[in-house]
Amino acid sequence: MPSFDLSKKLPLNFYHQDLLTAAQKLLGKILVRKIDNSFYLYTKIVETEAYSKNGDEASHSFKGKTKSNSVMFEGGGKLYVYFTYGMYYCSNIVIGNAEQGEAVLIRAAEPLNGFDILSINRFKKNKISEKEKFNLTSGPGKLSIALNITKNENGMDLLGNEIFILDNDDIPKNDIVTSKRIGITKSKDLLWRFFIKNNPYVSKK
DNA sequence: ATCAAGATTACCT
DNA sequence: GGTAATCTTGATA
Repeated sequence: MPSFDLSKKLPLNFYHQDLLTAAQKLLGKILVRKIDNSFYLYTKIVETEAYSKNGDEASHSFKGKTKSNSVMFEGGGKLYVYFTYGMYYCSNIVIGNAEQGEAVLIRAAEPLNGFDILSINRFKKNKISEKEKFNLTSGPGKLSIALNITKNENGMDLLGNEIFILDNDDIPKNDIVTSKRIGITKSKDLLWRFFIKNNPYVSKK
């Protein structure tokens, strides 16, 4: 596993750039989750989707601020976690100014260490098959289970020390695939999904 | 008070 | 390909 420099944490201004630019620049960045007050889980973001209050009916923020989506209106640099389908949590990075109601859903990431921990969180066992390995974090609900992100983490400051993102080289444009977003019924033709070409941890082919 | 929808996943044929 | 599981929330009455 490569070594990581915790001082390369993305600064606040990263979270205050254009939404679709941020969704693409988040690809390849290192999502870090601190567990047991000491161990750092590292995953590389490989798939994202953008959501906005502006012109995007699929976004939780489209109809304005409510109790459940309020973190989307707290401004860039926060973690927005929502509960869906009665079973799953999904993790988002809030982008832009508070009134913009914008966020990037982290749909999938590539595990870089701590496979035993991820495996126990996901499958309740630490010995997993090759197939299960690629099923650890290859979807927004799965990723949140593996990283133990729940409603308790909603609203967390990404400039803090529990959950944060480290800078890493941008993915070359030719290696970023753009597509329609998954699992929505409104504004479904927007090409606001981005993923790293040929990465085996992307949620769908 | 009631109800349908939902930024998903696992399992089935 | 299809669908059940599972429950919170916002909308409507």
